[in-house]
Amino acid sequence: MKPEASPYRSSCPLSKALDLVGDKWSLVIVRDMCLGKKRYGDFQSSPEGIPTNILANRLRQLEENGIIKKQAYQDKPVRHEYLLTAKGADLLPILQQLVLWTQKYDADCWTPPAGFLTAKPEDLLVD
Amino acid sequence: MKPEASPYRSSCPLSKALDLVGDKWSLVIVRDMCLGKKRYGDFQSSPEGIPTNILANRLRQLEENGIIKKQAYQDKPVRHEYLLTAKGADLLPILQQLVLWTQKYDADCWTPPAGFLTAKPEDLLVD
DNA sequence: CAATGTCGCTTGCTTATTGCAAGTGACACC
DNA sequence: GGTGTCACTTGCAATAAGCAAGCGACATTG
Repeated sequence: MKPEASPYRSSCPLSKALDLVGDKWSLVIVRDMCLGKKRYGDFQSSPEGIPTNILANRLRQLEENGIIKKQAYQDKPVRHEYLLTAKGADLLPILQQLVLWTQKYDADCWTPPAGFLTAKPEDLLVD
Repeated sequence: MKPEASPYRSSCPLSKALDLVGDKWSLVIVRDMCLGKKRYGDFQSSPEGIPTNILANRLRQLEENGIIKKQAYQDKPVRHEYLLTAKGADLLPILQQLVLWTQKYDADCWTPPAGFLTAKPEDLLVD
């Protein structure tokens, strides 16, 4: 058998991270989840206006990569909510650094909700 | 006159950061520059194997966004090297967090060069 | 109880971006 | 003059993004 081709460009920890969340939408979804959003419609209504097919695709990928988990919150019809795993919650420091960076170099941006910059990953877990 | 359409999806500091560096290659180039690489060929020879047209494109974008600057290091023929600006150097904490995140959840990745995780943005500036 | 509405997607199609390979211009070297 | 290097550019096929419309499972309304 031939060895399965790695989906990663290299084993550099930076490039591996970017292979998982290095696109324009994944971290926007994670941001929303850090802010307490859970449902498909919540993510759709964010100001960036993510296209619905891309949202569905990213939720699938994030779940495959262990960053979020999907669980039913009702039957009939079955509906799901999306929650951060520990791995997903640990993306928070990255989001915080990205926010700090933009704030330093671009005055024309919103101030994040109170507590966002001081929150810790464990605060995001429901347990 | 109609107001110029913003290139940003929103004024959220996170999404604005991703509008600039939210792709699979930009931060790989910044990583290389943090490691002392300066020239076109240096970036091409990184293990991820960036396609040459994308490299040229990203260097142009990074320069337009004030993250790197291009300066000649010789005439005849004119050749340039690429250096981080203060804004680019300040991406270092983001890279470090991305590295820490991968290291925490993926044992199968390289260890960054000594000092990478403890470096500070100001260490990267030549002046 | 048919009609309308909501939620969470999927499908089809167009456009934009990526990736690969080959080519080019300005030189240096032999 | 021929070959090589460096830093790109160009052409083209493959992949991904973005837009609009559709759809299935119900709840609600008249």
